Amino acid sequence: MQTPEPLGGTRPTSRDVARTAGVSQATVSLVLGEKWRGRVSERTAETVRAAARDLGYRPNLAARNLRLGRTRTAMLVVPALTNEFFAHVYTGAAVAAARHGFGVVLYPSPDGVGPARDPFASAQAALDGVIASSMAADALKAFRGTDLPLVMLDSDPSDPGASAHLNIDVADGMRRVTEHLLGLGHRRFLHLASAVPSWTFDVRAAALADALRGAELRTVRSPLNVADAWTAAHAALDTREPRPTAVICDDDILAVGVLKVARRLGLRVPEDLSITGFDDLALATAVEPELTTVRLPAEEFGRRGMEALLAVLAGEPAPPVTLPVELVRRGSTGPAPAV
Amino acid sequence: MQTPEPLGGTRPTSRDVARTAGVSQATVSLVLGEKWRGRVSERTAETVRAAARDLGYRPNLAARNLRLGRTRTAMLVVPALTNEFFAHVYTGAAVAAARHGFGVVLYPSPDGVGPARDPFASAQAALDGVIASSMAADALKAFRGTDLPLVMLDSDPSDPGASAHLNIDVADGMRRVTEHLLGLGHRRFLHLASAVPSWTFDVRAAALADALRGAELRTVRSPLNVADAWTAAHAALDTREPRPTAVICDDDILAVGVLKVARRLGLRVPEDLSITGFDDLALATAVEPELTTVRLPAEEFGRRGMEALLAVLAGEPAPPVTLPVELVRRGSTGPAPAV
DNA sequence: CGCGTAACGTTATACGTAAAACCTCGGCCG
DNA sequence: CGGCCGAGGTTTTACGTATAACGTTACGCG
Repeated sequence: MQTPEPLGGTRPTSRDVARTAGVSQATVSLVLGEKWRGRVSERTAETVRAAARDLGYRPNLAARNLRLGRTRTAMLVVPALTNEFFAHVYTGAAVAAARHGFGVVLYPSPDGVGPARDPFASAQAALDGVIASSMAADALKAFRGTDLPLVMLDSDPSDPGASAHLNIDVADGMRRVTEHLLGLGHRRFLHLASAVPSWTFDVRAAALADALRGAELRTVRSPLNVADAWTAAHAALDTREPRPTAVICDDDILAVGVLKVARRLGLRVPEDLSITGFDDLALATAVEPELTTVRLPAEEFGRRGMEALLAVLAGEPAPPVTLPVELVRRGSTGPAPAV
Repeated sequence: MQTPEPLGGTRPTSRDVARTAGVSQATVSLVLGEKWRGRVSERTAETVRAAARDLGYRPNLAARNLRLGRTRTAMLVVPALTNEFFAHVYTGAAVAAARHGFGVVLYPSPDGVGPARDPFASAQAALDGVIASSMAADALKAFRGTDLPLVMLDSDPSDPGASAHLNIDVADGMRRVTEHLLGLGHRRFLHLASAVPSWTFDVRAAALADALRGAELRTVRSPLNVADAWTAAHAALDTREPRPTAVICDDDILAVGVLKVARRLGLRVPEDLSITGFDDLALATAVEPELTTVRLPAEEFGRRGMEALLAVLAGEPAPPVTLPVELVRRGSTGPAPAV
């Protein structure tokens, strides 16, 4: 009434709130920052809050970030959200972040689509830290030289470049898969491996080779998409040599590719061929038969990654962690055919 | 050598660059802002660039945002990234954004998980605008009262609350589906509709009812996940009354649920039952038979949404747009059984 | 009475950047 | 020869916030 409120496009600032509340800007900051215990009377505080409410005041985040020198924002670097696994990782990270008043931004299109030459230029948000999957190795180079705290997912724990390490026990996953298949009588295996270079896939291959000593094992590499998996699997299975009786895939997506190939070749699953995957995506239960797979705790992965980053930012220690996996037995595996 | 460079955790500022280059801070800003045509000599410019490179200078985004009053950041509000459709929407938006030096942040967990009471508090990045799916209606309320530019996806074009509207021609999709199925001889239909309230689903239902005048149509609503779809479809199909011969689903996820139910009930697809979906997700080609579905241009949806927002921000007009769809015929539809 | 001190605020400052306004010095033209 | 102009910078200011440092009462207490 007496004070002409700022109209139009200009948003009210803390100074505007101060003016209408009849106090200084500092007091507004104190009250709204919940830092006023014993510094401001309850009466004044209420006046300030009312004024802020009336004006529809929203603190300017850019100004706050500048003042505080931190942004409460973390960047998540993953290959692609269209891979359901990473969508879950993101969700876990975002929820954990929100619980602590943090936000999560994604590395701009690390899967090669689009320019994103300078990650800092595209993601305009300044960052407090980074959580990165080792599957996005090229994107990671952008953060070398930065002194940002870096939590590595699925990366060699002995790598000293990271502030913290978080892994999933995929070696154990491979051991359980082989144990399961060996118990069913299988002796000739095909490993359909990911062509994406990453520590986690190296570990899987090594664990598999180790667990399958004495059995027959071939390996084929393929990108993580159905079409390429199809081609790779087709080449490996359509042979006159004694065929593998079980295909172990690094990923459910690959496994579905194999399933389709098997159908095309007239092989029944699991009677003629057993198939296993990794991740336990929605795909795994959509197909028929449903996939036996190693369930990875994707959402927890994201959550713990964020928690590790928060710990680092708080100066607390963040010891390396390895999350357990679970073997989910479904219809795609069965007794080895008696050749 | 003579100037002790700032060491430790402190990042170099434009003033540090100025000092080592022997110029004023303003000059640094001019050169690095590419605004120096005719204002700074090429020799000086090179000196500045060299100094910036040596010091590893990175502009402070928070300061820049504060100064410029904009952040080159948009927020995307969608139900959940774990729905592949929205992962594609995000990708499209992010790529288009990056091309224009923009970043995209996601609304913090609008699917109900986590707190995220105040979207501004969690997403610390200040925003220039919002792109929102009508499927996240509750989250949208947070932006009422804000004068942020708002691009609505899949929302009633007559809604005046938005700065721009972008839709997908799902009515045409429904018409093509029914045309296809009627052509195959089907006369008894079941519509498995989404329980999520959204304009896009209202449009589909209306278009379907309109196209099926004279034929028999039942409707069942279900949340967009496989488990619930399973239950809903089971109840609708396990009946002694004359069974529908075709199930039209609002979504591939629902369609896969129906496919599993059919198998459970001993119905062959498509001999006994035809099934159609919407979206054309990876799921659609993973299952056997592959799904006949209406392909929605998800990535383009995100891209155009971002472009519309950019237009609004530039003060240009952003007329409402409706994107075309495509019917993809696959194995899940076939001639109606002769009852 | 005098002084510490608690209660309640205010004033002043800094964060790092972009850009408007200003300065200086030759050269050129009328 | 005086004034104007443009090239090539510099000085200064503002963005909105958080907080350290600083006042000003009033009151309790030795």
